[in-house]
Amino acid sequence: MRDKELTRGRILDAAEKLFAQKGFHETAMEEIVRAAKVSKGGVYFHFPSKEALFFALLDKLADALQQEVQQEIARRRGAVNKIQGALEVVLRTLSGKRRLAQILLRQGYGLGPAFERKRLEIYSRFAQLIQKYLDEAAAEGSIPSINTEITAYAWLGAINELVLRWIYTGEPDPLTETLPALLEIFLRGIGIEYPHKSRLRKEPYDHAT
Amino acid sequence: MRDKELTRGRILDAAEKLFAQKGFHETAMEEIVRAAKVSKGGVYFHFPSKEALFFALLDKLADALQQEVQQEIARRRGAVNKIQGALEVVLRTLSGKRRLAQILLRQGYGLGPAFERKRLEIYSRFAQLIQKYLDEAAAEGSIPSINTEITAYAWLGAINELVLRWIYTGEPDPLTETLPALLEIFLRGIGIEYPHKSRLRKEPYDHAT
Amino acid sequence: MRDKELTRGRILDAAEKLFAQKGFHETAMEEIVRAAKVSKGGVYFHFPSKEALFFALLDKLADALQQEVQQEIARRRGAVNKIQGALEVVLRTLSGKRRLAQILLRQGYGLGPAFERKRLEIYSRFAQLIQKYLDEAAAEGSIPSINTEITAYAWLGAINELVLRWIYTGEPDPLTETLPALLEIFLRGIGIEYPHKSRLRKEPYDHAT
Amino acid sequence: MRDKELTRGRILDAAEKLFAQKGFHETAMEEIVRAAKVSKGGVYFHFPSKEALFFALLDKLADALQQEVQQEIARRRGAVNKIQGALEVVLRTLSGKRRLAQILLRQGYGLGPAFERKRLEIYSRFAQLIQKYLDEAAAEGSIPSINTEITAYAWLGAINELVLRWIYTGEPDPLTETLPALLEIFLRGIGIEYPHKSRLRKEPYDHAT
DNA sequence: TATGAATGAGATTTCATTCAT
DNA sequence: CATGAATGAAATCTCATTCAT
Repeated sequence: MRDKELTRGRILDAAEKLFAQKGFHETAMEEIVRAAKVSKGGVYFHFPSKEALFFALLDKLADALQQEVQQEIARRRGAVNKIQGALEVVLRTLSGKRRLAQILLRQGYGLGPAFERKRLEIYSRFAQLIQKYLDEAAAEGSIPSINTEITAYAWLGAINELVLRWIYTGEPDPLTETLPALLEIFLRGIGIEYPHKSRLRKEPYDHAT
Repeated sequence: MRDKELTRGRILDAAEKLFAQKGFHETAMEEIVRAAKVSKGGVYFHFPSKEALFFALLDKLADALQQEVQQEIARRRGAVNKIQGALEVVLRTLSGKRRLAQILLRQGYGLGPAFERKRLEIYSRFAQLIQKYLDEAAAEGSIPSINTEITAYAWLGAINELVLRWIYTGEPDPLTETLPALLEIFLRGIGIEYPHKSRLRKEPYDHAT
Repeated sequence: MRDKELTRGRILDAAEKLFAQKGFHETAMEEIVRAAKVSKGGVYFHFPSKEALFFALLDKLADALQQEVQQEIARRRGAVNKIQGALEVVLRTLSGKRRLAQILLRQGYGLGPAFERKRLEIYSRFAQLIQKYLDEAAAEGSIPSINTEITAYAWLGAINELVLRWIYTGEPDPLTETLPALLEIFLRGIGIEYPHKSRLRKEPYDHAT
Repeated sequence: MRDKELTRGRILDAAEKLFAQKGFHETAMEEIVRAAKVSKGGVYFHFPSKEALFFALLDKLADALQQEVQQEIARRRGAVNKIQGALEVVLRTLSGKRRLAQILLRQGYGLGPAFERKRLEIYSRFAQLIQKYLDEAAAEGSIPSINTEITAYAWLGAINELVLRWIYTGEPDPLTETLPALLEIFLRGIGIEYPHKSRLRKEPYDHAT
């Protein structure tokens, strides 16, 4: 039982590294087997197929990111503040774990219907997270009434693109440098003037109403 | 000499259809050969490899879209107006040519480093187009001074994600329905109230009313 | 684990037969696969490429011949006697194993640089064997001091050509009929009268009698 | 007519260069076409197939070599002297025209029955040349009665092997350094003591009988 | 004569998956 | 649970040759 989990972990680690480096199709099971120091049969004992292994990895990584984001959100008060925190966490985490970014953002596009469903599912999770807080903010009156679904996906896409760019070009370095500009666009986009240097408030904004 | 250009065109057409339908790896050269009614050698005479064929196709489609966008931009006056026109054209065109969208946006992500470089290159072209007009608008004073590069990529990413979503889920139908919401976010994000001048919220979010 | 060595052997056997019959390029991997009753992947599991398979076969055959020659040499006493034994064994063995001859002598000439390097390597092994005994004989004083390296290669070439001729024309039948004439030329070439001690011509050709 | 010959010559030259460098199978018609600055159809107008082109080249080169050898032979008097001259010419010529050597000696082994027939034919021509003078010498009594056919092929093979070795290893440099040792073995092999430094005679040996 | 686009059979190689041990 | 030899379908690519222009 213990060993089983260890082997499984080694396989996932090897797969993470290789898929991130070379993509799904360019990575052969043989390589994962070698890197994980497991036998072919071993991998197939833990994962019924290469695709299943990939999906398991995707889930694992998405879960980890989502959990970090939710923890940060829980720590903050006020919808907009939560949004800002979430964005910070996402960029900081992806910035620190390039491989995570590579797999979560790059993979699963042109790989066939099953992959696309998976990607859709994962992105939906995050989009709904965003949308939920946008809806809350709208309900509070903190922001004007907007199409929060489209906004959520637009934000996701914007982050995606900028992180992707960072992965390839290494710019900006560090990735978190995009944070102020991105926040500015995002928040102003939903009708909130982004606080400038001088007046960054630590306190949540939603208390006194 | 049979008609070289004609054959080349037939191959590109077949490739466009098949790559859009099934993706790069899922499409066998054999199928393209069959669909284009060319011999295998014929395809390899025109394109040295499957990858090269794919890239040529990508370029062709990107060129076509870019040209349409630029024509629209040329027709309009004023930076903001041009931006609006460009966005309209992109959404309208992708909406009408689902295959174009599928190939330009979906393919070339998880297909390995070479593909990603290509995608990056193409997206850069569009990003620079956007950035140029944003910079002009900023110079005109139509918009506040912002990080136009990040904004350009953010917009591109947002469009990408929404079109992708439309490709998968078919929503919203038609795709152009996203236009008002997207424009609103985009323009407001750069400090332009859209579309109603009256509702501009000047106050920051922390007004404590 | 099925029996690895057994499969490898079957592949080498099939390859030997086919390469000997039809040559390297004329033999398709498909045919070897069929003849060896192995799957295509099976062959590639054991040999990374067709070329590698061919080289492995060459080594195997050369090793076998070299071993036979060395055993015969070990059995005999006296440098000249050893040389005679070696020549006999080579001709007798090649005569009996036409396939061995075909592969060892015929293949690997016009097949490109890599093949020729391999052939050179194998021939060097045999040349060194010959040279070693020639040097010994010279040290013993059994033969005059000559360029033993050139002699060794000359002998190898002579044998090569005669065996090649035999392979093509079937003459002389049996191949071993060349033995006396060849020995005569070889030994006389290094100053040893063969086989009749009486007829040694000491005088140079310019005696002017 | 004039142009025809010119084109044909350009093709043969290009083929000579490429076949010598890379071998028959590794050289594509495409490359010859490029190197000769002719069209594909042009090559096929002059030579019905790749094989035919190769054979034509072989013949051309063999003829040239044979002619040089025969001229030298005609210049000399006395069978043994002629032999020495022939050997000198062959080594000198091949030494100067490495490509000629590469094609004439290396090619046409493992390339299938048709190629082997051709090689056999060419080698026969030279073997018969040698044999003829050996027979004459034997008839004259200059050499003991030996198997002149086997001797001729043995010599051919010896030369072949040494030139081949020179082609790959570059040793000995120049190739003609092998001449004395080779002559010594050859002549002694047929019962003629090879003249040492001191008493090299310029005059033919056969006058005074 | 010459051109070069097109042919198409066929070659080598890959690789996810299976299964006897 | 694990191993790794073996499978075999399928993929990409090559290249001598042809033939409409």
